[in-house]
Amino acid sequence: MEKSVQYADMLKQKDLKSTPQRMAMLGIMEAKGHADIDEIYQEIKKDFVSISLATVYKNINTLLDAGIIEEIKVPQKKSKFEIVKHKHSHFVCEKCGEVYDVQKPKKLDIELPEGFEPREASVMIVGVCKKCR
Amino acid sequence: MEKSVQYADMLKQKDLKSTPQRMAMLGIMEAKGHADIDEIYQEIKKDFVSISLATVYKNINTLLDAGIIEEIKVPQKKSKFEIVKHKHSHFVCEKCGEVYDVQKPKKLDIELPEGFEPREASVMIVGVCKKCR
DNA sequence: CTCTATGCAAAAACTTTGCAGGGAT
DNA sequence: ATCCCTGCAAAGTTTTTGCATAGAG
Repeated sequence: MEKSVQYADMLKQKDLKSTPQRMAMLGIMEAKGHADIDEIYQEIKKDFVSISLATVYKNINTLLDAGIIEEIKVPQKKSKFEIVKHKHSHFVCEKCGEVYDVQKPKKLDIELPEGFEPREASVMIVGVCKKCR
Repeated sequence: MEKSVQYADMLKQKDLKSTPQRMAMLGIMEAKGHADIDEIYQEIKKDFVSISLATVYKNINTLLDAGIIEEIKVPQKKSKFEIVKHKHSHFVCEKCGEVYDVQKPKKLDIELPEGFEPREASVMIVGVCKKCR
């Protein structure tokens, strides 16, 4: 199935309209893997010259609420957004700030005090990426 | 050794002055474990009525640069700051936003593509804390 | 005494909101 | 045709900066 059809379906499931701007934003996140607000805005302006930054913000929030994308908060850096996919971990390059997907650990052995209910865990590895070495 | 002496030493090592405001900020982070900017500001105002929010920001950045404190970016919530201590993981309550320290995993088996140099890993567990159940 | 840190005010950066018109279903 | 979405402008929020003075070493 084509990506654009998938996106349209995901949006429809949440009663959201498949506007060209939304499709473009999803396409950019798909292509880049991880993008911050400004990257999305700069990129989408190439096709939608008069798009408003406010629209980008509104759609990011709408897509977050719908669970179609998620925010990755990176220490000392701007947040990146990505399309929700099967669970994985993130590698953040401390030099260039790029985020990479890496496999998630098979098993996490952390003992929690009683009374604490884990729902999910995320692992972030900080280091230097191949390009920056 | 007393905490305040420890703080003074850490500051001196980085050629930073031990001002009452800095000592108070470190004391607040020590006491709370994890505090966000506003919590620190509200708390410190009790003792330093005329302290400026700008001073809090400046000191947070100074302490971050010195490696004395670190920032914990929490999904959907404001960043929290804590005094750097031995490595551990974080549990974030998705209801109240509170951050708790938990033991870190003994071993993290993630295979990175070659060329990627990990420096450190952080684990964040999201769930519901004891109080909020 | 020297030079950094503070407090204040202003500016910059970032994000949200209200509203009128346009476009997707 | 309806109602959501967009673009614009303005407002709100958060963070940084410049400068004069205070105060730590």
